Amino acid sequence: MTGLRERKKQRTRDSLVRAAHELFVEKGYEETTVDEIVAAVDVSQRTFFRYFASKEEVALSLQALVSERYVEALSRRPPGGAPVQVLRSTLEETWESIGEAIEEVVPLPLYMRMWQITESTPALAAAQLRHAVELEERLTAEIARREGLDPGTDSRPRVLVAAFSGVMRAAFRHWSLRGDLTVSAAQQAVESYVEQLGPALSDDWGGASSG
Amino acid sequence: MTGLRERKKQRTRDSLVRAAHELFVEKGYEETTVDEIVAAVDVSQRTFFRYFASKEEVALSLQALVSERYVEALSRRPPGGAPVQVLRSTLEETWESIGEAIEEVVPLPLYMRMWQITESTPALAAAQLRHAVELEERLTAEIARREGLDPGTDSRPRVLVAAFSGVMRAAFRHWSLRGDLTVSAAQQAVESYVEQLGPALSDDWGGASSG
DNA sequence: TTGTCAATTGTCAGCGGCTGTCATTAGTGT
DNA sequence: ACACTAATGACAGCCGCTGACAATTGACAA
Repeated sequence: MTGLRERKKQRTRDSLVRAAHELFVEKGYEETTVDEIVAAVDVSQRTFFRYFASKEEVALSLQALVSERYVEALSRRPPGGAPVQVLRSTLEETWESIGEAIEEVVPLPLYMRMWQITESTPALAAAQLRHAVELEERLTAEIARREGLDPGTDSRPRVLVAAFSGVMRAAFRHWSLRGDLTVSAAQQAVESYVEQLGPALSDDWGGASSG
Repeated sequence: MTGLRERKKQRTRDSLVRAAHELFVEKGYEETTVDEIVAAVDVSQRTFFRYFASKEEVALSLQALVSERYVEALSRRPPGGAPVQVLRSTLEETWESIGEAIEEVVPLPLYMRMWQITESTPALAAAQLRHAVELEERLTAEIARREGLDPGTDSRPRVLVAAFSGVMRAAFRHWSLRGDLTVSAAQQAVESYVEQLGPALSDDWGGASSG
């Protein structure tokens, strides 16, 4: 296993993430000072900025973990199947393991209340979106690889991922701001949105609701 | 017409936007300080922050103008037509008038080089994305209104706009980072991406390229 | 024209995020 | 036990941004 030094670093990092999340949820992101976070963990401010490039980065560190897991799961999937469906089923597959990974750092309910704060804090929402774009790049590359396409000449992977991600973000946003904060509610929101991707793009919206 | 006071304010604001754009393009966004911008226009730093809530806001002030025009154009469009097509044709319709509006503040080539900087500067890219989300909200509301739907119960407008916006952003990004910086090249990039929205979501990608 | 009022601007002080630098502390391998 | 290196702390300082108050400047009526 790893040495004491490494373990200690991991513990410090996790403590910072946890303390930050607790403070953010308790008193809001902007109202929380880096000094307060480091006071809670009893390290210097300088140490904080050695672990995280910015205050935003702590707030989004768990989202980064989630993205990481999703990309890994996608790249491990066997070839075959329509690209849209692969994106969908990879998602269905990973909910649980991702939840477990998060709980190793902070309790799941805390993470979910943090989602709300992220969505409603402009600076955080912006940073999150930027990360989402980086994620899109990786997903695009992965889809292209699976289909044996060159993303430079064939833009279908990029377009698909852009559309899919856009819809996913809308679903998460809807969930975090108006749904109940459970995993299954999030799952449901995402699924119902993705299912409407096709109908929404069709030329005939008819009269019937699809909400 | 308006009084001298108002005209003076407008001039100050435009000068700040223009000086900022020139400096950003010349030496980069992060490398430019607000003090340098205000020095170029000869106003106090405090005045700058009375016109713009943040340094980011000057950098994105022209994008805000563009969004404004697009929403207006959309809301002025007569009813009828498939929602996707309405979004597309509104775009085609507005290229020119938007270009003219921009040129009243800064030369078009300067604006376009600024696009590049925006895309390649993380902080700006993030802020731009946040504005894009706000724009999506307005477009969603507008589409729902046109179709006589309640966005609370029918999520098709939201899903459509999310997908459309995602693809548009991907197109602009592609253009600004790899295309030539002309209006027509931007138009072309957007059109070719949007055209592939349908095919990209289809279950059969076949073998033929569509790039 | 002059005087009054309100809007705009400048000055100054100060907070909070973030970084460079250098001394200090604390694991690691011999 | 001893050197070596990685991690931390302490300190100074830049920059974005804000509140408060005084000074300036356009608007409008007497």
